[in-house]
Amino acid sequence: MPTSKDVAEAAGVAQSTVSYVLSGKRPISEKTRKKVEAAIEQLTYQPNAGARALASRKTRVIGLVIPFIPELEMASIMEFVSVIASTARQYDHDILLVTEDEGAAGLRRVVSQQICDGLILMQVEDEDERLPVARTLNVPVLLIGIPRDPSGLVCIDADFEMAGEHCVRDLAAAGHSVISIIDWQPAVVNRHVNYVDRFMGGADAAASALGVSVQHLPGGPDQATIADSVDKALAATEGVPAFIAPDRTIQDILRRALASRGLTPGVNVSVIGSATPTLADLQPIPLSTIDLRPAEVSRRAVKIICQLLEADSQGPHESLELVPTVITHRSSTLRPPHGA
Amino acid sequence: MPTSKDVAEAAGVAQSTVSYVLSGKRPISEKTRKKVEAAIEQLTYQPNAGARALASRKTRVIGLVIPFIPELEMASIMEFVSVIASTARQYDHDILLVTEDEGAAGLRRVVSQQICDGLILMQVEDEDERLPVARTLNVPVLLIGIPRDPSGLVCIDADFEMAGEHCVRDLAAAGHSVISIIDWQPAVVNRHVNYVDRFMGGADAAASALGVSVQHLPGGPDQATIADSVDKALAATEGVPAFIAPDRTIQDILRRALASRGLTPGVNVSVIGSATPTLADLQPIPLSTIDLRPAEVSRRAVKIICQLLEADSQGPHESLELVPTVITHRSSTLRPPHGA
DNA sequence: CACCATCGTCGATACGCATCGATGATTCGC
DNA sequence: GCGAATCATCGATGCGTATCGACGATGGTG
Repeated sequence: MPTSKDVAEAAGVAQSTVSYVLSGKRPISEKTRKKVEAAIEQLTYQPNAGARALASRKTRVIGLVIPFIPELEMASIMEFVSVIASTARQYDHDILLVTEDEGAAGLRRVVSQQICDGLILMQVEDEDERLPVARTLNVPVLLIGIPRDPSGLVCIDADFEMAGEHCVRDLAAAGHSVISIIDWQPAVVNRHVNYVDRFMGGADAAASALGVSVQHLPGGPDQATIADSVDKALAATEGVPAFIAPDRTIQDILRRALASRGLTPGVNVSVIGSATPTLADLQPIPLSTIDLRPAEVSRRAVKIICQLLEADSQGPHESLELVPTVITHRSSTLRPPHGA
Repeated sequence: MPTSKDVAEAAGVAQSTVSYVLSGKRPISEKTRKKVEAAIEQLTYQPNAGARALASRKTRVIGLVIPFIPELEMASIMEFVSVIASTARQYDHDILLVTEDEGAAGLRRVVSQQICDGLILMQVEDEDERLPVARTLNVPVLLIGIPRDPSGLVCIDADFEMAGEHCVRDLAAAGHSVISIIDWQPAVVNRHVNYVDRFMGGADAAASALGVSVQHLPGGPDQATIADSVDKALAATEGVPAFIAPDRTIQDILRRALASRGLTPGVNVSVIGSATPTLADLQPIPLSTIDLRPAEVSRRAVKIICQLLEADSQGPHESLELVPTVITHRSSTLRPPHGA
């Protein structure tokens, strides 16, 4: 493995000059720069990360704390991970996986050992045990999700309130006066992630503003419960029933429950689910969706933390960013009476 | 951040003594060890990863190269990732994410910069573009999957051949004489991952040994094709039809196709799919499965590469490990005539 | 033409740890 | 009870980079 000293010798300059060529922190003449760059090329020199970290006190690595909860939709988590990793590379950073099973101690470890310059925490709960630790770490921490008390923390999340509002608003516009929301499955609700409340709050607000009624029904834990929820919804509805099912993991079950009752989405029932555009189109009946935009949330998360790293900020920053959600009509919802 | 020098001062010993207490590479008296450990505790000392890497030439980080291919079942990839990360921690290592979009250059980067001591490549294809690079890297590389030419490489994978054999053998034992295998979806087949061939090979071998016939049918790209495959299978079958569907992403579609033709798994049709036990039980009709044991593959993968790292092996190792698959009868297959 | 900025480069040092050789303190054998 | 072997610890050095102060060269000014 060549070192910057080797490069310096090959180019006939001092090691420090090589370093300055690379960092651009001091002016270098065109001639010298060319020589150095040629030597770098020829030796296929790559700076040693350990030495760089030791000298600069920056590792250019971000720790990503991932939840591995069977009930969550792992495919969706994976989308976060994927986009976070690619985006980090665009900012010339790498991603280190920090597993949840190490608990809060894991955060302290990777920071104290200076393996990471900062952290991204996914799937933050209302009273997350990682937060007290996160607040005391002297590195930037970015939360995906919003805890009950976000003071002193930097958070980003999809705008679930907007999502709830839009779902109700659009179903109301399509002529539905009673709208049934199938809750997230109990495993999610019991985790106390407040996006559930935010979504429901938005839906309720929109409902009372528009004079329609919304009922909340349990989303599990089993198929019988969901089937029961559907029956309750139908009993409480006059006219064409409407369902909102923001939890992806139960959409299949809902679909089957409706089918077995003779209900066809887009014909005699409206259904809004949550999915990425690609997945939505793959459904037997293309699903009208509320897109919670995991990719966009991920991109912004990385951007924010990289800015914090850049700024080398000491003071306890605090911010909260909500990513607008997008509602898309496909074939599973009734069309509004007039084209709007 | 305290350093080992701070610890040494607090304990009244030399810095090198602290280092030896930590590594155990030289004998230390009980008394001194106690003092040092107390100082470590009190200062909450954690060794600096950069300095450690620089001095020892070991980062204790393993690069994990993940595919982000929409067609793959991301939930299953996530299971690999999760288990790999946890297992790595058991060996006191961390996992760095290397995204596929950096291509083979990414591998070279993390190794030349000495961010990683070794690599795990997931989802290895027959003629994987990463292999030529992998062979020239002077660090241990572990492949999950088997390329066409595994010479000079260390590979591990589920025993797909055994999986194919077992599926056919068990369906034959249940009395089926014609067995239809729905292929992986074209996106997977076109990637030229040879587990498809290995699975089919095992199935064919078992079929000819047992005197039953096996037909292969396309698994996509769309629902119409799969429905068509089902019809072809039914047309070619006398008696109770039997399906093997190793690709998880198409199982839903298959289930619907069968249902709409009046076929109920376990009653008048047999279906073997691929899923973890938990998921299989969640199906409307608990699915008989072939478990490809991603968790076990992951654990062994980490174990192998950690052993290679330990050994600090220079010579081009080469090995190939197959993890036995497990077939489990639930309710979607007919029972064999006699209780076995 | 002497003087002073500015520019470009160099040498030296620090970062925190692992490791090697050396040294003082013990213990053992005879 | 003296040399040899063993044990526990120390001091010094190197790992490869970033960065600071210094210094020679260059160019502009009066």
